[in-house]
Amino acid sequence: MSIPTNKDIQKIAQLDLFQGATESDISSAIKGSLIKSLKHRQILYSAGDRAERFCVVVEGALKLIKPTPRGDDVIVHFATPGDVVGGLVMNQNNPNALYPITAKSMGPSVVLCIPRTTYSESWATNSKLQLRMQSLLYQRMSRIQEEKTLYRSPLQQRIAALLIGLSDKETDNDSNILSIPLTRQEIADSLGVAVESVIRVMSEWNQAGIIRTNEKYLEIVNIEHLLRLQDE
Amino acid sequence: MSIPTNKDIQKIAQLDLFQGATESDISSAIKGSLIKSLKHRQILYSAGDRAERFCVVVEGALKLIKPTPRGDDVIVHFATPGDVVGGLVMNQNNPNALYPITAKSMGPSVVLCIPRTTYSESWATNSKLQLRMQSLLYQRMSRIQEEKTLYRSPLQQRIAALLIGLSDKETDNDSNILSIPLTRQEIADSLGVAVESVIRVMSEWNQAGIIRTNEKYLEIVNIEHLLRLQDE
DNA sequence: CGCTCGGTTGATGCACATCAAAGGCTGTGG
DNA sequence: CCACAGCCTTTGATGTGCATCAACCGAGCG
Repeated sequence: MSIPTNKDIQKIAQLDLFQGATESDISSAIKGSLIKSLKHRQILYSAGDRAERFCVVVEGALKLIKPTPRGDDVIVHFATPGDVVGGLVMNQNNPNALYPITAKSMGPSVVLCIPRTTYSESWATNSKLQLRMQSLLYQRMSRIQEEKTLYRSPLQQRIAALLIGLSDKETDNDSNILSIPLTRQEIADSLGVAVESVIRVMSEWNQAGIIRTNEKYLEIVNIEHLLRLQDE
Repeated sequence: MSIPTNKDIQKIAQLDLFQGATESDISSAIKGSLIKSLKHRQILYSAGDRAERFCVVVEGALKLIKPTPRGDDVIVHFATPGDVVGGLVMNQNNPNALYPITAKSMGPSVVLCIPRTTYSESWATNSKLQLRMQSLLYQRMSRIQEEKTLYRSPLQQRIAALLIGLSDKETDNDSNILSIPLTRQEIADSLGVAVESVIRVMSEWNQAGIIRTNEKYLEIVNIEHLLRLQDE
């Protein structure tokens, strides 16, 4: 936890979230907020914690997870730079509201933590920010719905759709390397299936040269093949 | 399509959505809007239509559906009185934005259709309305996530959770009769499973006296049993 | 009075879960 | 610096929950 440096603020100002905002807009929007660096697998907040702040992802990636009755988790969303996490719960007027889900870092990440009071003072009344937030929500909602549509489809199709959806937004350049260090376990948790099933599909793709995975990266070599799989 | 009568407006003012709003708030929020009565299975708007208006459900119920690659639909949400449909897409600045999903009436319904221009004039700047909208969104999001959590659970558990979730909000009085005329097909579409599977589960419940269904209603007789099923 | 819609039942098969066992890699602490 | 633990991946054997297909019935409706 540290006070944002000028360099931090520069980086923050470049996020989509704040495009078109003036300097003073930004400084009031992030009033009282702190920069937090997270290690791999570190938890930002847990389901059930008091929701006293919300966060903007600056670097890296987080997964929003929800524990199931049985031990395994379900991944509800992958948050990448510019995403807001814990923002919806700020709208509940109740200051004792609890986070409904857990946010966990995937690889090293940096987030900006903004106190709830700043939310009600600056965000709730700034219609431009509200608009951006809703736009993020819209995307998130669309993706979940999209995923629900594929529920009955064969697993290959669902994995293909997930990878394509992520590569649309989350590739660094145009090389189709996912900027998220995505494990097969995480794909499984995101789709709600068993790890082994995911592995069986992806190993095949790996051998066929459709994707390429090492410890850190997941590269989509032949995206046409996945696209064909996706909509058939 | 007709201009709202005083009686309509009274009914509208009583929806949760407008609680705490003054009369003038309401009249500017529904400026230029029209009342539309829908018959059973009538479509309010289809995915791909130009989103020129959004709607508030006044009476009855709608299902928001998304067609899948194969013929069958997926139900994304059940909208009941007070719910806003087509609202998220209003935030996209693009006036040519298209509805991403289809809204279809379940039984006879009444909705209030509000033009997009009124949205940008009154809703986007009224933080109280924004708050209510976000609260609706929050609920919708929570439910979808909740459902995703149960993905790997046995079908009985998932149906139980769905019925309980609906009965929480949508029962007329405390008699646990769902106010939505819910068919087994719709339950199946909502959970993304086959009709026959739903029927096999519910027929059993019917015979065991846990639920009671006739053509129009679905009554939960023994809710404890469903609750027990849900969280085991 | 045929037609569509909702519900039901049974037979069969498959896609995926589950269980088990093992190897590589990373970080950590003695 | 080595040992150990935890995480990620892999592969195979076995089982099962649910999909699929097919056929049928009753009720409402134009």
